[in-house]
Amino acid sequence: MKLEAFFPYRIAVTAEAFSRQLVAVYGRTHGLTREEWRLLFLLEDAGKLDSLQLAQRTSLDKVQVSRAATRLEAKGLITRAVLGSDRRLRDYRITPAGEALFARVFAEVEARAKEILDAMPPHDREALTRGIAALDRAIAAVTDPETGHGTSAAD
Amino acid sequence: MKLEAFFPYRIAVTAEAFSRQLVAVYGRTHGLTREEWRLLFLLEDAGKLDSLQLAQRTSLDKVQVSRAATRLEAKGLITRAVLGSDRRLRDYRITPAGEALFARVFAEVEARAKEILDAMPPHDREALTRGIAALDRAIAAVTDPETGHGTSAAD
DNA sequence: CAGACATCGTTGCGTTTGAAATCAGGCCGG
DNA sequence: CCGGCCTGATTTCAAACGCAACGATGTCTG
Repeated sequence: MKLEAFFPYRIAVTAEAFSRQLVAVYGRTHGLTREEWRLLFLLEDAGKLDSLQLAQRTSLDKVQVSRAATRLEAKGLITRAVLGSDRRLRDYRITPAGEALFARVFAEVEARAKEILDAMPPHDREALTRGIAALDRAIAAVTDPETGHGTSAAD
Repeated sequence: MKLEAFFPYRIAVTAEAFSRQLVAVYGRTHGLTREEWRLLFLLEDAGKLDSLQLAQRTSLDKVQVSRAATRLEAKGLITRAVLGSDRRLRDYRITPAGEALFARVFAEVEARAKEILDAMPPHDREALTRGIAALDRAIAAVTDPETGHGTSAAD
């Protein structure tokens, strides 16, 4: 069998290539790692989050969150404080500087993504959306016949 | 914007989850890294390859190939020799042991992939195949309006 | 109320990774 | 044939990671 024809290979390679295009924007150009980018993204949307909410909404594990948060805090993009109600948890907030950076980077990332997706025939684009959603469901169904959560984390 | 709704995030997460299912087979169960798996895959198909051919057929960079090959050689799964005609290049060959291992692992990986893909409605599966192919073309078109190669590397 | 047990976040440590430097071989103009 | 210059493979170095251990906190049960 040819490697190039093996479907799992194809999807992995293509997804990686797509991801790389966006990493080039937020990473190379703005110095954010993928985890930092995702964390900022979540916080921009929510304003503030405690670690439980955060864990539910990312596929990042505790160590990744901890380290990414340390770096973001050092850069002044987020704030981290112990949560009063349960001192094991943390209360994450995005700072104005973080919001400003995110706004800029997001615009660029979205533009890049749109540029690529717009190069696809509309029908194919719909097919991709549909196919990805179905694959996500299939993985969830096969790995865990009840919980229903797909694994999760991305760009 | 919600991170979970951002399409680039969705595709990256889903592709990663799918890949993880297969890595669990060849990696956790058989001790191969992704690069080693891909190299073996290529060599199983081709029997032998020199580094130029290999470079054309993978998205692995030189460093990854070099390291994966070192490990595979140490395990006795492939052979590596300087190529007589151009001593900068290497001549990679799969050993009988490598073929035997690959045959076993491939069967398992394929079965796992099939299990997941079979959990998708046929129409969605076609949509996914079509969408991925189109995305690959779009990336190639946008990043490099002529060469035509998508970036590449996968499971 | 005390101790066992569970949950989080962080830290240490060995490994992996990626980018740049280095090494080795080949090519070409003089 | 000799020196630059190119290409390919490997090594090096620092950053990032994964996993297991740890410390701190909460909870539950007797």
